[in-house]
Amino acid sequence: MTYEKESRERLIKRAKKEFLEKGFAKASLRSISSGAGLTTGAVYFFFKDKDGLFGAVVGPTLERITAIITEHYQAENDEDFTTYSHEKGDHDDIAERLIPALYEDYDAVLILLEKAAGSSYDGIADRMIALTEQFYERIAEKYAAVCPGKRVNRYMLHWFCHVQINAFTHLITHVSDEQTALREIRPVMDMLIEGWMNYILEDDI
Amino acid sequence: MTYEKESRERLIKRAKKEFLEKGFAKASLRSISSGAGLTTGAVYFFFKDKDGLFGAVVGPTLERITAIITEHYQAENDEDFTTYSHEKGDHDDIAERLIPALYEDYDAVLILLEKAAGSSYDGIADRMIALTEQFYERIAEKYAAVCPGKRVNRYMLHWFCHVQINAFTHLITHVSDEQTALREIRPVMDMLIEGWMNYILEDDI
Amino acid sequence: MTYEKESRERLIKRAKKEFLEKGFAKASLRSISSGAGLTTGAVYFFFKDKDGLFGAVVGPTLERITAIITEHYQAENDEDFTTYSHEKGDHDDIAERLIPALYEDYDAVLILLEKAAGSSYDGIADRMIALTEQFYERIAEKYAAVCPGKRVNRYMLHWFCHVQINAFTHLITHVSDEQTALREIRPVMDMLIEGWMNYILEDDI
Amino acid sequence: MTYEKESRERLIKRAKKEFLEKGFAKASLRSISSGAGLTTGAVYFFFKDKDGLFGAVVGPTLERITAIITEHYQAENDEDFTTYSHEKGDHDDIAERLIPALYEDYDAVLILLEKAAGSSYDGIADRMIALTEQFYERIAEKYAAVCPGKRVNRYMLHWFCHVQINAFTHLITHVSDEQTALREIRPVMDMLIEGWMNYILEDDI
DNA sequence: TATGAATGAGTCTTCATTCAT
DNA sequence: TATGAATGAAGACTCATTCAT
Repeated sequence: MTYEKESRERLIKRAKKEFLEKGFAKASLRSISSGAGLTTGAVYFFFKDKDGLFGAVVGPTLERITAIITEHYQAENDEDFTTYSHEKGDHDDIAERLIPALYEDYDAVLILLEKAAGSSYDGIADRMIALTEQFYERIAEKYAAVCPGKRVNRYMLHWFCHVQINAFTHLITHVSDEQTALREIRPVMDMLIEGWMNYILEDDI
Repeated sequence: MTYEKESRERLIKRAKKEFLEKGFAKASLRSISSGAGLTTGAVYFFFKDKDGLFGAVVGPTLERITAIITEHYQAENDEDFTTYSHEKGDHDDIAERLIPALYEDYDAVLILLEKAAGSSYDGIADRMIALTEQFYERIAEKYAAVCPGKRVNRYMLHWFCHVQINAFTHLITHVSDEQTALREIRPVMDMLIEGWMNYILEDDI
Repeated sequence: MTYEKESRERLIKRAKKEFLEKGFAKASLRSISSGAGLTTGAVYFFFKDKDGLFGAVVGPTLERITAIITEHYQAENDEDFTTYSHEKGDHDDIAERLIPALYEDYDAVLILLEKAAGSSYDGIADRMIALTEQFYERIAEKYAAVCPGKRVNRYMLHWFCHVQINAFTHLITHVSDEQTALREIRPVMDMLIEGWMNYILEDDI
Repeated sequence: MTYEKESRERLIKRAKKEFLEKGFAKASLRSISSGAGLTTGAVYFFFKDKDGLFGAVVGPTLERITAIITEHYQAENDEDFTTYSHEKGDHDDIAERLIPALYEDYDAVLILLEKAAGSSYDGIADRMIALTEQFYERIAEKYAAVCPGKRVNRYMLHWFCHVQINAFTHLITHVSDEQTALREIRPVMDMLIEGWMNYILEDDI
């Protein structure tokens, strides 16, 4: 009876499918549980509630990704800015670490990014952006400090963070193959870095 | 007889408020109609259904914007590419035409971009992107034709369209004042044009 | 079609029956509405929610009763204590005003007193008692002031209020006929007044 | 093997807590059993069902109390009425026997009196009253027999039983300390006895 | 030109209970 | 001596939609 005890797993699997198709809000527990050969009540045996089930689908993936990003910016923050490089290809590492993580559970990431409305994971991309912005702010200020007559353009800074995160959500939304993704992201990153160097500061009148 | 129109208008006004606050899916017709001093039935007198009401809120604005974009790219497409310029500031015209259109009915645009989930207008940004992409494809091909050893990077092309549209949705989401918007968009456009010139083509191996 | 439009009334009637039989918490909206020849949704057309329906059953009656009691104690409070009498029969007025009010909607009172658990009307008897206590406190203090060597026994005071209110709930619970009620309550009131005069104060050691 | 009993005991302990807080109907077996470090199934191993568990919490206490009351009234009934005294203080014995019994398992009594709704122990106070009434009836008849021109006022008789039982439930509900309870009950009993002597009979027209 | 009434299918959630192991 | 899994029926509530008037 290998089939036994997998109920929880079957529930998560079905939920993933349903969330992907309909999004959190429109997904039906009835449909999920019956799809898993169980009743609604079973969901509440294994999970706290609908949101808890969503968390089971999406939580581990989110943790993995958050860890990578936090760690990355943490490291970048500790670095000495004078030795900080903004040449093309220098920042492939983050992409090369992030992309495998994103593609490890492709569907979960997609759900997290586009189907979480109504759940407690809603607006996760915005939270990512906010996280990114925190770190970039400090770096930008350091940069401005060594560029006389320049100051940080706050709007550009925020937009940059936005575009950067979006670059990844766009990638995962449009490229389902990890290898292709790793190749396609390169020019994107290059362009973003070049743009960052040239447009994050504005003239200090 | 002006009274006739008034109810319809009041309904639209209230609906706009409700859609903005709760999004299409979570908006309640009961709440909308009672907010307009009418009953649910009234909605079905004036509009086909919930989606029809949404269309009334958002449709005219969408048409105006679509027209501007279509027209703009149409013109660009007719242009002789050899005389086509990609210097900074050259493309301020589109921003300068689009932004007033976007800010003319600020709320409607916001709803269209972020609150349409569940309605037939869902994913409008993606449709805008698709529209944009059609035109950019031809231009990019012309560009490639005059650059020996180069070919169009399809992924970058698509991403560009994405970022370009997003630049506007980001703007409207974060800047509520039109004048500020006109100022903030400039470096964004500059950076995008520069990026376009340098990253839309890749080496043709 | 006299039958039309009575739906609301039918709903209230059925609800009254159901609340009486099962109490608020165990009453089922399904059962109530289907008993009225309607669907659950109909309940939500006419009332805010289950508690709202309960309020429709019980609210008017409660207001009537509260008004009588408040008014009575208000009057008693304004009276000069020296002329305040505690002879048997002197306080028949309150009973004679309250009992008709209680028997006007017998079932509603019963529900209010014994079947409100879980609703917002829960513990109404206790609230009545608290109300009563407020007024009695002042009177008892005045009484103590003119009785040297005596002080108010707080516990007895509270218990008295309790018994007094209970006298009425007991009455309505056990006597369904108003005329009988008016007769039976008399010795009860007499005994309570006599008790009040002799037991509300204790020796001030 | 002490371990065996322990689980059962833990279950009862937790159940007592839960019933006290939420009442029988709203108490959750899941919550009780998990609070006892066990699962729902365990409840059904030790007890027949939810009501059985309730009985285990409350039954022994109820039996103890019922025994005391029955015994007391039995004795009173056997007594010769002519020697039966109704002086103040004469009936302190029942209070002095009952109160310790009530306070021996304070929580259980509280649950029995106020949290049994929905269980088979619902309305236990009324059953107590009925029990009391049986005994009082006979005594009252004997009393009437020696008072020419008088007859038993049935309503007053019933009400008296009610008030008498309520005196104890009120006590336990408002006074958590046994010593205080023993003191506070005295004037209450005194008043009840005096009332009994004067109001239980009415003129026999 | 609307309303008021009502439906019906659906939502998530809770719970006592069962039973194989 | 329990557990863990699961059921099934019920709970309150929401809502877009319909339609006679």
